[in-house]
Amino acid sequence: MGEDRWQALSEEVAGWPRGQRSTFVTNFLRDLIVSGEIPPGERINERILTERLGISRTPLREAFKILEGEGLVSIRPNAGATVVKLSPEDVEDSLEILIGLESIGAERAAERATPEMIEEIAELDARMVEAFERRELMDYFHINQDIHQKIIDAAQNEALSRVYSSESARIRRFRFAGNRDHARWAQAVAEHAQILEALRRRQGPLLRELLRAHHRAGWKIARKALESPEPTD
Amino acid sequence: MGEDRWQALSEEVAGWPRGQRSTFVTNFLRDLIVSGEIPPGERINERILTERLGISRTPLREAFKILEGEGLVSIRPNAGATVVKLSPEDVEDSLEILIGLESIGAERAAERATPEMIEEIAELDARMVEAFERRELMDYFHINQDIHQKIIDAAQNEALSRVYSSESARIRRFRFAGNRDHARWAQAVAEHAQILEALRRRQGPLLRELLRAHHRAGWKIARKALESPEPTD
DNA sequence: TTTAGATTGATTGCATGCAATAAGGGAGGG
DNA sequence: CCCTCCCTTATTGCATGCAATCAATCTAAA
Repeated sequence: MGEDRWQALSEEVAGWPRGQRSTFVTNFLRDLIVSGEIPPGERINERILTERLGISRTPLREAFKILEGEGLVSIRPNAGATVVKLSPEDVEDSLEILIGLESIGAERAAERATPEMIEEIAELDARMVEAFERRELMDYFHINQDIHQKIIDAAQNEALSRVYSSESARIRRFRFAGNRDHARWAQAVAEHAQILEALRRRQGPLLRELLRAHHRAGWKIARKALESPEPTD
Repeated sequence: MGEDRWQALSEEVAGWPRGQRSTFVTNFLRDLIVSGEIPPGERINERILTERLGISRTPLREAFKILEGEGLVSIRPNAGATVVKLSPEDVEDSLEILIGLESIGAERAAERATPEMIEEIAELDARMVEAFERRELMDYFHINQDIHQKIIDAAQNEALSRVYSSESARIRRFRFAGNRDHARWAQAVAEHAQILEALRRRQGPLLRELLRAHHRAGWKIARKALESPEPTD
């Protein structure tokens, strides 16, 4: 279960500054969960993790509470923290929320985005196209996430950014499957070009609809991929 | 700062079962914050609270982390937890999200709500009308919150219920001001009758628009009330 | 053989102690 | 008189210890 990765980071964590240990552990654990390295349903043992990370149980338990709030783990009294299992229906539920949030964000972003913000997104888009051409799926995926978050951020609604980021992380790993299909991947890149164009022209309603269609199409493929047996990580 | 209330609850908390202390403290603190009993910007002293509540600092600090995730407090390293200050713009931002979430919820609720759920909401509505006729603003307000949450719950989207509940709590106390205006209060009751009717007839789009208008009108009054000096609590 | 009960080991929940840090106040210099 | 620096004290961040609880294994009886 990726114990190597835990080991690799122990010294780094040990030197982490006072006052941010729980924050760091939270980010670290979130990565392990959303990447699937700790599989859904698995119980997270406090002692093992604290030994691996070289910290005490206190900040780790604080991290559990934060992740519980994000819907990533579930804590049962006296039975510890387990990684939440999400069914395709759960993912679809979250996706429905994400689409709704992006609809709000799209219209506001079209109104409020500064030229600098749009330029930043354009640069990300260019880098994403490069990643696509090099067939670097992982790079592509991360830049893609970044673009969507940046569009939301451009709406300049702090609460929206916070909620979107949290819900997005929750189902991140499930949406990854959406790009395994090469035809869909190419299509997604093309859609992103349209999305950028709509943002540049500040066409809010168009942007909203493009994003909505983009997500629905991606999920349609991802869902199919998830329902057929998954290749092991 | 409502220290009486803290004192009043200390024995209750002390007897709280193992495994739920941090949960209870979280709910307790959230109430104090959303009700405004701990004013925005105020630093929350760990020692004082633990003494009042008869618990140790560990579960209290876990509660801080949870509330930070909900956007209710802000934790700065070595400087403790302070209640987040929200400007009218912040509230409006959150309200925009809430309206978006309710729009999603409304359409789904119209499709998926069971007759029992609708009946439950109808009963709440009846109780709310009673509270209105008795001019019991606090009762009214709580039942009102309950109705909106139950409509969301009727959409049977767990993630939606979670996010909505959290965002709703964040700005609860600001929306309270919306009902100080008596004409608006009466209007709100009438709107709720329409909302219930639309749900009963499962008219999703209508329900969505009614809710949207309902919130916007309420906020318009609340905002005006908040911008004029507030009577002290 | 199966199952109920007891017992032991592991694990969690919480309280507490210690070190690090920040806030506040006083002394000294400008 | 004000500003700056240092020192004291309060407070936080984290590690650790203890008690409660759970889980797994073993025993014994049906």
